[in-house]
Amino acid sequence: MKDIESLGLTKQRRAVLRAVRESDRHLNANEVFDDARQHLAGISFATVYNSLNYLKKEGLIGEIRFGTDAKLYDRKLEHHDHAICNECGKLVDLELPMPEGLLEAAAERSNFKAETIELTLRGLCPDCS
Amino acid sequence: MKDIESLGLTKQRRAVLRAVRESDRHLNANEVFDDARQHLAGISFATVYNSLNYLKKEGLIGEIRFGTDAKLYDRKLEHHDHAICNECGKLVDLELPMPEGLLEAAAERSNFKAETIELTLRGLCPDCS
DNA sequence: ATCAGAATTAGAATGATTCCAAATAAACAT
DNA sequence: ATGTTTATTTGGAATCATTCTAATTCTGAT
Repeated sequence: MKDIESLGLTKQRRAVLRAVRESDRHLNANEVFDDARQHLAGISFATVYNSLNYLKKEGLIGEIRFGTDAKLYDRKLEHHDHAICNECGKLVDLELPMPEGLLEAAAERSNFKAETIELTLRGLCPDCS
Repeated sequence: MKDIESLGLTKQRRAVLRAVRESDRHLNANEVFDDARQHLAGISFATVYNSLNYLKKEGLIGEIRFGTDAKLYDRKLEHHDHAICNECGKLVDLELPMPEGLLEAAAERSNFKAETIELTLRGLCPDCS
């Protein structure tokens, strides 16, 4: 991940980054587009996608993909887990302590070189239960 | 989940179920279609999708969705976890002991009514590392 | 046989995302 | 400053997975 200053972000990319950063929810590409448009009227859909991919590559935003068909973008970069509602599809962030030895156990059984382990709780959100 | 016998599966649905059951990999809808065609020449794409959704609803097959854009279907129904390769996208099943109290901790922090918790290891598969 | 409801079919439609080729803008050397 | 390369943006077309639709076929009960 590079220093944000050194990237010399274009105004389009700044508008996209701002949209993701200023939301406390997870946004999909369409929502990012709508928000970015309010600050930069002419920005195109293709550029929003390009920018999201670019910002993800540079480590400035996070990308999540489950539960729904569309990818969601997240201002949070640190490791965190998620809970998904089986009824309405709502996705919320979750801070969980990583159980001791879990990463190692998973790596060993899969023969994968582990990078991260994610936990996803599936159930019913407060509204749906 | 109903008794499989009592469902009176149509030959199309049996062909789809067979395709999923006889593979030791996770198949996407396209692969299921190809396989089902070999046993039931005229089956249509729409029916494969309908059948996959039906079989999933009845609890005869499992559905997973991450890492790639397409859903994957799985003969395994019992709870299990996954490992995904960050390089090539390969997805493998993983049996992990569920750490004591994790489900409860996650439910408590999210205020969700917990049903299941899934663990996903991300890293490099043996071929890519 | 007849009717109703369920399942299947082919193809059109949708939605998310990527690709493409042309237009702009920025960066860089002369 | 001027021309040249390089990166970025743009709009629209293309793609891919999936769902919808409307017509047809099958099944099973009367």
